[in-house]
Amino acid sequence: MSFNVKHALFTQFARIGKVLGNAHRLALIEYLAQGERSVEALAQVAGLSVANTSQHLQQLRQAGLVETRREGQRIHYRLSGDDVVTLLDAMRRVGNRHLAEIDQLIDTYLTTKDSMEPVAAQELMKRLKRGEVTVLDVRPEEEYAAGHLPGAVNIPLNSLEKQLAALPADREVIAYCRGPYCVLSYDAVAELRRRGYRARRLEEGYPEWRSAGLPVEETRH
Amino acid sequence: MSFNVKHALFTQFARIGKVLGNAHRLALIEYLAQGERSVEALAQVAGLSVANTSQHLQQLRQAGLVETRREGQRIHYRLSGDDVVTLLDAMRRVGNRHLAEIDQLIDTYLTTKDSMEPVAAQELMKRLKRGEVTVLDVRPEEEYAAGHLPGAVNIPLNSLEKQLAALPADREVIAYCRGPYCVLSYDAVAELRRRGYRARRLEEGYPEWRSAGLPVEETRH
DNA sequence: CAATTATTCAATTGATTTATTGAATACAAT
DNA sequence: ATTGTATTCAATAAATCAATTGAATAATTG
Repeated sequence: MSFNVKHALFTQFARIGKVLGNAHRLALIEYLAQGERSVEALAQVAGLSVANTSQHLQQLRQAGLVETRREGQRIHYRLSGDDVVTLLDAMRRVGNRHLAEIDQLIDTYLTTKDSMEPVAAQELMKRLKRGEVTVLDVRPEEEYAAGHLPGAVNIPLNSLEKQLAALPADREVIAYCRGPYCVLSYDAVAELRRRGYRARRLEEGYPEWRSAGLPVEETRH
Repeated sequence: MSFNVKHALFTQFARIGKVLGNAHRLALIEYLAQGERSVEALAQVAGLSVANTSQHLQQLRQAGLVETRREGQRIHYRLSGDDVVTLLDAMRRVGNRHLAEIDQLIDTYLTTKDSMEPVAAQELMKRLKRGEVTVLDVRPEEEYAAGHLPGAVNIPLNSLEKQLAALPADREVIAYCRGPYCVLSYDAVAELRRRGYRARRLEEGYPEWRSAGLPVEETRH
């Protein structure tokens, strides 16, 4: 008996693994980590057909990773809890540490690791308290509104050039976006440095910050 | 470009998910979390053919979750780091919280949750310091020797009946084994209670304790 | 060097997964 | 009621995965 129960349990856990075993679904989870999204919105941002996206989302739902809410004719998907972000983060850590391919991709394409020296969450928290830095959220407005780091200024990447005035030139800027592999913050830092700012990235993104239990702010409309 | 890099990264991470998407491989990881094992030993305990086991292990290796070491004609596999245990733990948490099927399996087969009231690692640590409890490791001798909780007494489950004398009858016994779903400790607690002991399970097993950074002891031969 | 043991490799078969397509729901607006 | 929109369902073809089998390596022993 005990063997079969154990196998049955592992089979259930394997459902979660299986569902994490597809790049598109991981991308969908990353978008959902920013907040609720409709199927169409997810399809667009993930570059998939709506039907295909719907099917991936249903698999995520059956594995207990996402939940749904109907609003009129739209169905909004959301992560079923912060523990899902934690799970993805654990996967990311293992990948970073043990898969050479990942190291190489980051090294080659996301500008060089060293020159960017990302700031760790704990460190940023300290410096925030001392008021030493300007925190810059380069995600789209809606995502910022749904939740952001305390005191963060929101300038979406594509309007960064126009709104540079909003950033004090004498303090270091720490930029963040959707997650550790979101390119928005990489681009923002590159742009800011070209303009003469001292700028660095936050090592992770908003979802990781939040799921680590660090303080966040929401913009009530 | 940024889309492709992102997709390439997610494809790499998906390799990890994919490899976690099979019950047999999860079982192999659980055994490996106890320590190094040869292919044959793993095959036997997992109930798989050697060739099949070898193939699963190679998939785990390609995904960076395990490493190998040759010793004579044997090849020993081991987890590539404690972060792998952490990853599995994150998966377990999500499954417990969001998959009704898992709840049901545990409820139905692993005796009732409530009457067993497992002890959390943090709580045990406190009570250990005060010397209030006897910690009982019911895993096989070799696994105990490779590492165990501080001050734990080792009585493998099948000799528990004979060696009951080694346990003080007036203190609560906290039993643990390989992991949260390992049945050894469930059986041990049931047996001890039949004998009139106050006994409970540790919520998780040795690997989780260790990867949480709590103190461990090794038996040098 | 021949025989033995532990592991891996290669080929095969059946099962599962992915993306596509077009049809089916389910709600909303006219 | 009719039309339109968002999502899901069902059927399919191509790709991938799992387990089995028997042969191939690689180290060990006599």
